[in-house]
Amino acid sequence: MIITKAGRRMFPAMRVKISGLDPHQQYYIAMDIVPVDNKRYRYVYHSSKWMVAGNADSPVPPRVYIHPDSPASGETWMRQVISFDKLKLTNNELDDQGHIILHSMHKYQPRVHVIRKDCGDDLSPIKPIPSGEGVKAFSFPETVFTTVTAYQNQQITRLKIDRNPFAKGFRDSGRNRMGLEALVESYAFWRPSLRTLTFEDIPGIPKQGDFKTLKNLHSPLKLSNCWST
Amino acid sequence: MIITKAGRRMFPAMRVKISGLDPHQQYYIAMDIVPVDNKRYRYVYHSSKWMVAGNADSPVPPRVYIHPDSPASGETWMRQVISFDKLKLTNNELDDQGHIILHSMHKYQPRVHVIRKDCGDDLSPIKPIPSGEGVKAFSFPETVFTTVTAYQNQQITRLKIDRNPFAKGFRDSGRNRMGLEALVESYAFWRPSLRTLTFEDIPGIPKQGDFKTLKNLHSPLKLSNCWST
DNA sequence: ACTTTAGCACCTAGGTGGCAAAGT
DNA sequence: ACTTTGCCACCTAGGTGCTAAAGT
Repeated sequence: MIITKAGRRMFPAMRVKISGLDPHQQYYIAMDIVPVDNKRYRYVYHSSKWMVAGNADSPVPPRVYIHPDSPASGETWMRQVISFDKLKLTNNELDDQGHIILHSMHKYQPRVHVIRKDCGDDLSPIKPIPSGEGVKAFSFPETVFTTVTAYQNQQITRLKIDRNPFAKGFRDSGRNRMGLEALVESYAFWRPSLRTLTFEDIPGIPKQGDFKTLKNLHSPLKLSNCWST
Repeated sequence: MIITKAGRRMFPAMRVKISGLDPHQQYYIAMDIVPVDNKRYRYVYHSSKWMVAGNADSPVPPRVYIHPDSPASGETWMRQVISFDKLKLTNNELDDQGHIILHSMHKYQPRVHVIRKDCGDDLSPIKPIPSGEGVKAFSFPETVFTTVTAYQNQQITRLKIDRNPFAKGFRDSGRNRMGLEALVESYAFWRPSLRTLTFEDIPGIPKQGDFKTLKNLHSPLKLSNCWST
């Protein structure tokens, strides 16, 4: 994921569906993001792999994203897909916007927390999530990601551009078109169709680096991750 | 105020500051809009006045705008200016977006409600606001307005365009400029400066019809209206 | 004759990756 | 040598009054 000083959304956003709550009980739902290991990484271009590049940087202030619909009844939470699309990541350790602070070039995993109202009334974006009975945490292995300040890998860039509506300007039908490749493609029938293969390869690339898969997970637990499209 | 089928914001938005709450008590804050009288109005162009045009239309479903920061502690409410700028008005009696339903060509007045949490837990956009101890209502005479589907009065239109950032495209420096008046104004020094007086008159026009004044009211009560600019 | 609607051009507000420059 | 920053064009999303046409 890209992180910036001003704060950047995750894409795709974490989306989750809950069942098994008490419909009449009030709950907070929150997300935090924890390190996967104690390492710092670098991307090795020639092998297209993330490699360990030393130990993790010193810890950053822990932050919590409280879902903006909180608090709400179990009934309300269960009726909707719960989206974390407004959550923002930053690399600014002095951030005062309540964004989640992460180190660049580290591996992280988001966690979803379901917190019974009476256990969460002192919940705060800048305090760690309480633990104990009445608080449950969920995470999904396929949502592990690596933080960057600029994409390391053209395949990831391509996925972002193809899927994120806000990046439509960079799609092939956008302005890159009529830049260079567009001309090549427009006149492709004039030449051996070799170059286009480069693009047709992309759907099958091994997933790496940034987010790992886009497929649904139907969890046997109470939460299911709606990571899709 | 303009009302439409899809819903239209009020402009300027109602803004309010509260004091005297219990800092540690939780409150909801809500707004509803009630008829000023039982009449329907029409605008008489030659006299520049709203005149009674019969009795009010039959009542519409009552709606409540619950301030999106609700519920929050007294401390939180008192620390900020509370703005109702996301509230929307509609003339669609079958509205299912939770907007406030009003009749066109009627006079209305917004009311602000401060509701102690334990009295407001069954608050709903489509239910009337509960009454009793723990619920207080405030309203400000200068915020009475008349609903329309199209402005009746060039002075009101002008105020809206001048003050609302979203209407910048209609300002004199916008595209009307270079239309007609702009040319006149550009060459004003070529002619007797008679026409410009028409514009200089505007700041002093008697307020009428739509919203009545823009000045601050510093209420002796616990709420003060921040209607300004 | 008066009121309402639907589509429009023109804005605000803010989310994208690209890219050259700066930082380390 | 590698990483980060700041600014940019290009988008999405949605709030304005205008206008011609439709409704009543």
